[in-house]
Amino acid sequence: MRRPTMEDVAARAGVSRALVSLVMRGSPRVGEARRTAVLRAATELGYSPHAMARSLASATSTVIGVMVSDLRNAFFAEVVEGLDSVIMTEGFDLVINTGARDPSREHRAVQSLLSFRPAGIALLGPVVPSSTIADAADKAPTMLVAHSCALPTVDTVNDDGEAGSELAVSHLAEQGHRSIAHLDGGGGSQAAPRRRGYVSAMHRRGLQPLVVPSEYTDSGGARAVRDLLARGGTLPTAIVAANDFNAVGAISALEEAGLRVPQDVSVVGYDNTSLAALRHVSLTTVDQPRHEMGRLAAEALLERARGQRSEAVHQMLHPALVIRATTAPPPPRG
Amino acid sequence: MRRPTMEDVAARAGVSRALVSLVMRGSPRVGEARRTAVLRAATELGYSPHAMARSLASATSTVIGVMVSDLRNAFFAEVVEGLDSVIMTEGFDLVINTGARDPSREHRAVQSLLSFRPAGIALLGPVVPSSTIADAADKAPTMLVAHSCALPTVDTVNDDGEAGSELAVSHLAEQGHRSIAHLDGGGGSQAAPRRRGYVSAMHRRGLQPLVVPSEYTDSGGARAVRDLLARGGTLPTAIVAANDFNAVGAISALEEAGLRVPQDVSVVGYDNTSLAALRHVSLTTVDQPRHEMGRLAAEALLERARGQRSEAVHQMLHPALVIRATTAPPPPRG
DNA sequence: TCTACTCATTAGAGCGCTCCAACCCTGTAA
DNA sequence: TTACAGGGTTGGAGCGCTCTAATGAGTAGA
Repeated sequence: MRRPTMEDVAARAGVSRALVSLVMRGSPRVGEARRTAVLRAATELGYSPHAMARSLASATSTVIGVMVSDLRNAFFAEVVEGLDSVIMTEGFDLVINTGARDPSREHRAVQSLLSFRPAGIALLGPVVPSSTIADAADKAPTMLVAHSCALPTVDTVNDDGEAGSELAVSHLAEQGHRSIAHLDGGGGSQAAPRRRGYVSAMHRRGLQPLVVPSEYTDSGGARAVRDLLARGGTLPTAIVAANDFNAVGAISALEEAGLRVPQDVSVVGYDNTSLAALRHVSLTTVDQPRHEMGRLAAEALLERARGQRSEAVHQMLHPALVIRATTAPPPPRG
Repeated sequence: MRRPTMEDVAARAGVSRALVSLVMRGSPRVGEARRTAVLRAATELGYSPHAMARSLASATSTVIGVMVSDLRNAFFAEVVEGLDSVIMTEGFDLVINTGARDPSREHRAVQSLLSFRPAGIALLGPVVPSSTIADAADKAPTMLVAHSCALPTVDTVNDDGEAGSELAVSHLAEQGHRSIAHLDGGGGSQAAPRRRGYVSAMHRRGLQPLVVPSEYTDSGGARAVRDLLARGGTLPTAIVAANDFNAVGAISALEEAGLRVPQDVSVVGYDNTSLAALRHVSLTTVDQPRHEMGRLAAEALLERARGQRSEAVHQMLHPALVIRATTAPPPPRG
């Protein structure tokens, strides 16, 4: 399984190693005859350049390292696709890693990425301490996605969670809802801005905010609704859930309690996961431009890697509301 | 941003480069005094070994390349987690790549992985032509997950799709169902064995199989059920869907037609995705040991990489049925 | 005291590639 | 004819590391 080297190709084509190098890199100043001879020799031998040797010799890297905190989360998967689309066309290679939402494993994952001396790294929703981020940032251009950070050297790309909540509340208010509750995402990433956005959107309309502690899960959403029902009093006519999973859990708890969605209670999710699009669910939700986030992150990273920019840039993307079947005007007062 | 090299550490610690190398690799035959001196110098300089230079010099690689055909698919994400758990503890590095289910992009992705001269590569649900696989296999130990292949040099790990269908049919038959339809996954990966398993399970029980063309999507499942309804005649009392998405689509179409699940029709999914576990869905489904598949794939790959085995090994894992709320005995004949 | 042997340490070659400076052409101008 | 371009081509150094063989310092045995 010993693979051929440039030397082998050079020998077979009857040229020097340096010429093979030029051909492999597509240099324009190589005669046509030699070029084809080299190319033929290369395919005959099944040769392809050794990425590591190349990177070592040129002291440049085509590797962009990506640490994904949670691979199972479709949100990150789509951000990665966005990254990938840019990275690939620019001739870089993605090296993805995961830390499974565990700080020490994430730390190791980041170290492992850095050991490749990458052109840059992107951390998607990291849960590592900021010291790890700071450390990474002075070893390679560093980009944070779905995680804000005030370090002067790291770039960030985030969804504007406050604006997303504003969209949800605005939609519900237009439908005539005045009693709108928010199921809070707790310590989850982006939960804080979503909550802030909800509260200020309510205040702006002179409405009374109601934040119910919950979490980013199906069962968390169900539990929050049961808590709400147990309180007695009049139930809100609409709910702005922490995310889609949370919304789906809330819906099942509402239905179990004999309430219909959206006739009795409207529900808005957040994230527009594929779950929300299922006809069985058909959830009105806030869509984050995930692919776009990936693209922007990749572009910012490449700018840095090419030394075209040195100050940090913080991008905030605007979410959009996707209206489906879980929102409607509130029931007539009875 | 120039990072320190072994030379720098050696100079600072007052020893030779070779000694630093030994320390970094944890060699036992280094005196205690020098070892600590080297380690201190390394941390002071923020040194960490250059993975590529190391790999080049040692002609060995710690990279295990993984090409994931579809990152958004939670199935693969969990297989990757299984791989990762083994790979990491064995001191290897995962390099993940994606081809977005596009043959030519997957081909490029595989080439890119090979350019790192990895210790081995794993292709998860690849859609590349088998020539690409054959080519990869003679450049690095190659493992196929969720894709079978008769090449004498490649290992495979698969879920036993036939056994999964058998489990589903068996469960339904025990409940008393005799008219059980299968929504077929079409050209999707693993659709063929699932269909075969269904057909033979039906025959084994003297039941008449009914295969309805469909696909691995929500809308495909809904369409197949509408086709079924449009045929007239008696509807099957149970459905073995192609996968979970397909099952959920089927359920919504059934409900739209005024049929209740499971009172009128039982539905079994396949994959046990997180979707199936949602209380709102609560789908009876076939669970594949995804994490286990990843673990086994990693172990087999490392065996090969270490030269402990040279013949191909094909592993077939047994699925399990997860019974939830979408299956029940058929309605009494009326 | 000298040889034998062990063990920590080191110099130097080399992994596969890129880069630079030098080189060799052939063609054109003087 | 000689000089001079200027593009195609090449040897050699070097990227950061590992590995082998050799070095030197002890330590024990004769």
